[in-house]
This record gives sequence, C-alpha cells and structure tokens, in this order.
Amino acid sequence: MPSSTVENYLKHILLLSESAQDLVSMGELASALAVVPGTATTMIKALAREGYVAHQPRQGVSLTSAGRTVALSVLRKHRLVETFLVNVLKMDWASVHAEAEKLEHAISDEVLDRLDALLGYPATDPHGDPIPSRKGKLNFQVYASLATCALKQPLRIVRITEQTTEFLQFADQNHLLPGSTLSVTSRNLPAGLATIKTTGTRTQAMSITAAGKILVEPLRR
Amino acid sequence: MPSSTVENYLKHILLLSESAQDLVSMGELASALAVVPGTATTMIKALAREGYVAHQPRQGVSLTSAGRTVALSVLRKHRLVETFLVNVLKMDWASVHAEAEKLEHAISDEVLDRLDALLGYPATDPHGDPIPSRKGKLNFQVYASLATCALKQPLRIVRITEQTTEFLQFADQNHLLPGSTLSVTSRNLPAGLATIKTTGTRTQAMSITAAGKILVEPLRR
DNA sequence: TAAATTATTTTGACTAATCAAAATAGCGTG
DNA sequence: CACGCTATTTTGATTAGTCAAAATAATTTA
Ligand SMILES: [Mn+2]
Ligand SMILES: [Mn+2]
Ligand SMILES: [Mn+2]
Ligand SMILES: [Mn+2]
Repeated sequence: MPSSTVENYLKHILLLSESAQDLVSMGELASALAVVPGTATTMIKALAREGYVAHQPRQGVSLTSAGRTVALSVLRKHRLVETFLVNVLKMDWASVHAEAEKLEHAISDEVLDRLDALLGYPATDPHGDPIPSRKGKLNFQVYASLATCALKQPLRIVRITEQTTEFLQFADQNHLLPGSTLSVTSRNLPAGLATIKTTGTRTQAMSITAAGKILVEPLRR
Repeated sequence: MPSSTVENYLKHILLLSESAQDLVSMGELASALAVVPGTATTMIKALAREGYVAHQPRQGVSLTSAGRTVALSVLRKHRLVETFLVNVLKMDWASVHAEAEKLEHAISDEVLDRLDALLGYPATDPHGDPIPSRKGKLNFQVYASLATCALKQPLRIVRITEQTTEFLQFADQNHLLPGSTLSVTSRNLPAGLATIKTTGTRTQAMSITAAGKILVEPLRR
C-alpha cells in the first residue's frame, strides 16, 4: 500500500497535469508539495521504479495507469470528505481543505462508500470540484470563467478553482458560491479589473486574476 | 505536534496502565504495539527526553501529565470515531476498531467537537468504553464481569473489554451487547466454564476467560 | 548462593523522506 | 558557437522508526 507521502505525490501530479500539458515539471511538483526540487527528483525516480509514474529526465513526469488509479482514489476521498465536513458537520468551506488533506489518507474504501451514500452520491464537492466515481471516472468539463465569459449575460457559478483559505473566504463573503447567479458588467483589461453584478443588485470589482478562478456557465431557464 | 507513532505509544501506555499497576513493562508495551522490545526501549527513551513519559529503567514506564493529556485526546478521538462509524454510518461494531486506529491520528479537534455534537455527546462508545471528556476527564469505573459477579442475579452488560474482531463478532452473534440483560446461572471453575442465560431464555456456555471480558452491573428497577 | 532463565537494553544496520549545496544539462542570447 | 542563466539532478547528511542479534541485568530455580 502506498504511504501517504506517495499518495500526495500522485494526487498532485494528477491535479497539475490537468492544467499543464500532461508532463509535470519537477519545479511545479516540488512547489506544490512544499519540498525542494531535489527531493521531488529523488522521490519520482523511486515512484518510477515502483510503476506509478513515467519519468522523462529533465522533461517532467506523468502518471501510469496504476498511478492514476491511486491518485483518483485519493482525490475522491479528499472531495467526499470535504463534502461531508461542509454538508453534514456544517464546517466553514474555507477550512475544510486542510482537514481533508489529512483525512484522505486515513479513510478506508468501506467508510468512503458509506459516506458517499449518506451524502446522496454527490457529483461535486462544496467548491464545485468534480468527485471521481468509485470506478475512477473523473468528469472533466471545460467551463468559462468570470475572466473569459461574455459580458452582461446571466451566469451561474459552477466551480471555484483555488483552495486557499483567504480566497475562499473572500468568495464566501461576497456570495460567490457554486450555484450563485450573477453577470459580468464590464472588464478593463489594461487595468486588470472586472466588474460583476450579483442578483441582489450588488455591484463590485475584482481583479481579472481573481475572476479567472471563478468558473461559470450561462444560465439556462 | 507528536507523530502518530508517538500518539500510539502514549495511548497504549494509558490503556495498559489501567490494568497494570501503574508501571507498564517494555514487554507488554512492545507486544501491544507489535514492535520488538528493543524498539520500545529506544522509543521510550526518546519520549522520556521529550517529557511525555517517565522511564524507570528495567522497571517500566508511566505517563507524565503532558503524556497523559496527549493519550486522552487520542483515546477520545478513537472512541468518538468508533461511535460515529457505528451510530451514523451503521458499520459493523466488530470492524470499527481498525478504522478508528487510523482516523484517531487524522482528525482535528474542530472536527471532533462537531462529531461529538452530532452524536449527542455520548458518554461511552459502542463497546461501552468510556469516552474521555474534552477536558481530559476519563470516567473510570470498576465493574464486575461475568466471571466475577454473583450468580442468578439479573444483570446488564455495560462494556466489552476486548477489541478483536473475532471476539466482538462472537459477542454480537450471541446478543451480548452493552445494554443486553442476562444472568449467570452457574460457574465451574475447575472446568473453566460459565453458563449464562440471556433474557430470551437462551442458555449457553462460555469460558471463564471470555466471561471475564464482559463487564456487567446489577439490574436496578 | 551459584546457575539458569527471562526481560531489558545496547549495538549496528536498514528504509523512507527530507534538505543543503554542488554538479550538470539545456536552453536562449549575444 | 560560446557564455550565462535556470531547472534539474546528484551527492552527502540528517531524522524517525524499525529489526536482528549480542550484551547485560534481574529474577527464579536448584
Ligand atoms: Mn494529503
Ligand atoms: Mn475542494
Ligand atoms: Mn492508532
Ligand atoms: Mn471501543
């Protein structure tokens, strides 16, 4: 059985390879895991020997199917645990990430299945992140963000892509949660600003960078 | 923060010093933790240096108050987690011990408090083991067992002192759960046998050793 | 009380995971 | 096409936790 260190490496490779074009660099990986690059190199060579990853020296690393299976299972645990903490224990959605980071390594498949049932088999976690299925299928969908969508269109927030407590608290305080409806009234690229209007007629500004972390879909109906 | 290894050492010292007369021997401790005695000695010397235990070389080890605080907190987590797994997730009471053994090291105080509230602040876990309070008070009560109580008296089971899956399954199948009522009809010490009668008029035999693991109180009312 | 048995401690070695700092490989720029 | 910058890899050390086996202390037995 992989140690929780190994599980963390594999999970972060999976997460980073969603954004990166498949090969994850040692630099990215090391900084995601808060270790020095040399440590990541050493570890990746060990993981390659054990068949979890393929290492292209000096290029980057990618998951094998064995590695992907482990990574998806850990990610599923992470996101179901977050959902449990928010939906059942009513915890602050900004703080559950850190909790799930530990619990994801301690929960058995048996417990997880029962949690899943208790929660009603949710498709996404409280941040809108998709929850991999028990069979390891990850519903990967491309959404526009508040930085890229059309202006003055009614939108619904579907996902917040950023785990830091600070950003999630900001989003919470401004009613920018998955499910909330709003529209982008204007954008000023040179200034790096976007102006949005939530349904309660409140208007506010935020940086384009921040706007890019909030994913939306056009409001149907 | 103590590692989960340290937490396990401290928790097991606490549990063993309930039965043993305060000083826990390296042999007992090592076998409880499934390590060789030399490992326990080495570890205990380190824990003594860090102020968690007092080590009387060649005699045994006991907890300092710092060590006892940690041990009680871990034990509280263990027992509340077991209660959650049985009461909320409806898991088999015989299997939850192994799950809790891992989760006890991954759960934060914040999550624990919310679990406690969700469960209605239980005083004991599914096996009847007392749950230490948030302030670290452990309700230590001395009960008679089926091996020591008076014969032909109506009794209520209050606790099963044995964590192994096999014993718990045996107890479950024979309706010997905390709360069940029964009486001991006879005892044959030379043969090492006790005969008990559960309220459903079922009569059965068990060894005195097994009977000693089932704690009871006289039935009032 | 001397010898034998048993428990504990010590010693030496190993694995997993990490860091600091030196070496190296790939760039891109001049 | 050489030089310099940057990312990566290598090297050498460290820490936590463990085991096997030898050494030692304590206790029991004769
Ligand atoms: Mn983690
Ligand atoms: Mn999430
Ligand atoms: Mn444990
Ligand atoms: Mn228990």
